[in-house]
Amino acid sequence: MREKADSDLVRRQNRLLLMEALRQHGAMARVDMGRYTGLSPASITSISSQLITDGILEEASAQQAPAEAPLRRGRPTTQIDFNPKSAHVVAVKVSIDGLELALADGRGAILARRTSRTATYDADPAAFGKLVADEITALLNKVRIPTRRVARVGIAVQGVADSQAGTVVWSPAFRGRNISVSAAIEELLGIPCRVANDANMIAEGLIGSDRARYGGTAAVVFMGYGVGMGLIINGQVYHGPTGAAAEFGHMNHLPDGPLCRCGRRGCVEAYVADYSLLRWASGNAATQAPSSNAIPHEDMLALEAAAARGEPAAASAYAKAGEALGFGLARIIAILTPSRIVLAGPGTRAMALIRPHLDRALEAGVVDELRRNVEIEVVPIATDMIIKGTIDRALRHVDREIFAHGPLVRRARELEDIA
Amino acid sequence: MREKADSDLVRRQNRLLLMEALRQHGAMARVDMGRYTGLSPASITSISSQLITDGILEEASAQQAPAEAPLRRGRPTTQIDFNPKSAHVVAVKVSIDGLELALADGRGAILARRTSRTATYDADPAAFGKLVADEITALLNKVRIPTRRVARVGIAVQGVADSQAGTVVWSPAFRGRNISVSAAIEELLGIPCRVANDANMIAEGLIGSDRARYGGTAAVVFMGYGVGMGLIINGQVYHGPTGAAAEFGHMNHLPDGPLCRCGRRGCVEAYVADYSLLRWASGNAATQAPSSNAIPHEDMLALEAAAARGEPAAASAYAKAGEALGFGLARIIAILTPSRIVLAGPGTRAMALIRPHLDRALEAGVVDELRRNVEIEVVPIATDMIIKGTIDRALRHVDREIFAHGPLVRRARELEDIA
DNA sequence: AACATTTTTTTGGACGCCGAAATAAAACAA
DNA sequence: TTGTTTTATTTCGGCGTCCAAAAAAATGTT
Repeated sequence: MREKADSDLVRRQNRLLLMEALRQHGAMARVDMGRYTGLSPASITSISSQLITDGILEEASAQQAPAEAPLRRGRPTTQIDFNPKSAHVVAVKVSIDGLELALADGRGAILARRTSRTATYDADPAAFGKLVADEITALLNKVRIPTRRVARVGIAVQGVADSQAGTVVWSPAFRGRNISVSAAIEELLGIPCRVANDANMIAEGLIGSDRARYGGTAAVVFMGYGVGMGLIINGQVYHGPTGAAAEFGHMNHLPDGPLCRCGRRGCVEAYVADYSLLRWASGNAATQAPSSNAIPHEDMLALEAAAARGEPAAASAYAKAGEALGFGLARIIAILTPSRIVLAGPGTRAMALIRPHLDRALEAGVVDELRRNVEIEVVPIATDMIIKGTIDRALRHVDREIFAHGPLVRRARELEDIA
Repeated sequence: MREKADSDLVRRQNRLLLMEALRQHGAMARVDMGRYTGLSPASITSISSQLITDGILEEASAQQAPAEAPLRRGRPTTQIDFNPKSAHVVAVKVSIDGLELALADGRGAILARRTSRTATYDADPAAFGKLVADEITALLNKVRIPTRRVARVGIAVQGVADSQAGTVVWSPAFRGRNISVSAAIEELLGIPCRVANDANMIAEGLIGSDRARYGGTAAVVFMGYGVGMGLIINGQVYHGPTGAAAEFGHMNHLPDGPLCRCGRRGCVEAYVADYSLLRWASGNAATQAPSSNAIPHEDMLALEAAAARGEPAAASAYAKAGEALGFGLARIIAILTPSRIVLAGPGTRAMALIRPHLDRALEAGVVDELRRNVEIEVVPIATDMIIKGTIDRALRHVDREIFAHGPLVRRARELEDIA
């Protein structure tokens, strides 16, 4: 309860309410909006017609809901949806071996993609921002969308992001630290830009795909080349004071455990990530330093096969991983009592091997009362979830920060009054 | 953004805004309220005069601000504050060896106290609610306040509370589980009642005492007969989906560690709580079951003295505690990156013995970048902080749920309209 | 063609905020 | 003492947004 309430707030809040309804349900008739938001028909008419004048929404042309409508009596509804041209957003995913970009329209539909293979690890920290900006320009040229039509850029990286400073504080994808990204994009392209953690973006994507399921309090674990976590608290992805995500991968499991990429010992990642599993299986986990290279997909498949076959070294690697994961989650449960834990990412392919050890550790690690209220689910992750989440987040931000305020005309008038 | 906005919301929000300003600053003049809330003088007049009519606020009589006012020019201000009679609240703190009660007026000033020694541990679970209700009645009789003048009861317990169900799910203070408390008080006395975790109430009290300092994201650790944690996230005390607190004390530190009162092994509490320290010092931690009795104050003082003297067994107990606490906090930092960690409670008396080991563990347990942004502070806890926090929380709840809505007259009119 | 039904728009009234002007209550100055 | 200045508070008229009720629109049914 910080903000003063006046008619301005009322307008913003209700515009946003209506836009959120549309984001979740897709196109709707005015009557449905009323039912959904609790606003009266009169208000819905007023608000929606303003949003249409502003170019944010549009009435659907006559080719919608063909067999769906059972030829009801009365005046037929007119569906309303976002105007695809209302705003565009760009999502960028940064990995060790390259960039992945996508351009989406105002409805979240992807218009164009672009992938570029660049060894980011040794990239010049000073030049990285420009590199991303150039890639965005190339993406836009593909479909001839002018830069000014893009309202926002979202960038997802592994590791610790500082979204306020717009930098990558530390990431396994880079050798350097505190790499500035947002600044270059805002200066070169003039588009507001936000850096975020990739696991947080998966969480964002899940909320967007099923709010009823993921809208409460949940922990989303990403397992693969690294281990990340997105925390959903009261329906919102948690970004700490600095904007960093939950660094579950670098939460300590055992003091003096195996070496992790972050330089500490015994992190969860040092048991669960791809490189850690290989290291355990090769038998020299205690001494071997983690590799900073991308790990070939085939190596992991081979390891899984070996463990499934019952080879002791491979099986024991997954046992260690399950135990570390289980105790790690037990600690999360003790602190936050989420009602749901989602395990996602390529690492979940081996879940059958991991699960028994995970369950045993959970049982040993947390009071029954707390454990019973948690539902653990494994999501066969769409690889695109990070991109989808980044787009969702960018669009919601545009809704809140730009569209909710009302047309420029009205805001301009306020400014004139001051002069 | 869930709630529809209309003039009703505007009124509630701004009434609340003004009340929150008063709760933080104490009595204020109308001008100051305007500055503080951002509302115009006209609105302040309107809102405050309604709150005064409602009996919630009152103008100060003429004996305020004696030497403080430097005899300024112009019309003098009239201070406004809560009407002490606007509502009363009762706070109850449950310990192993008894109950502690306090009655506060609408300004949060304590009018009466009462302590009763009851061995709660073996109390009849079915009768416990009635016992508390009787104690509350006795407290009210002391100052002849009728029951109906009490707007709310808050109950603080160690362990896991389910504030929605109004029960104590599990607590070291009770042998039984799922002990119902709220129901009896609401039925016998007719007062809304809320059960909460004691560490959460300390956090609540800290926020009330210095919002600038504790209003962001912080973890408050209570060390003593047990180990608890209150989590402040974005200025609000975090209550999980079920209303339980952060059970830091029962977060696992080491698999297969010493036995804890919760029945698991290796919990942080099994290293840090009073009984754990004694157990380590006596040398048989691995086998000895935790005691369920209250531990005499003198025993702890003796142990601290022995450790300070350098006796190896005692010193090593504090070393183990420091390490467990350090790794536990490192895990919290990795997940939530709080900007502040507060160590509080009687256990902090021995901080000089604990601190070096705590710091070493922190260094080993979390990436430098994250650790550097955390400020760790030790608060010589006012023993009353739990009571204060419980009162604060109850009053804020009354502000939000009752006072913000407006006078009964107005609400009654709405109801009539329906009929 | 008249009626029924459902959706959407229009109209008029209420509420709460705000700016500007008026009023109140003091200190200061002559 | 009386007027002037200063600061705090209240009053008044206007504005924006919501809502309920009535009207209009657009279609099916008889």
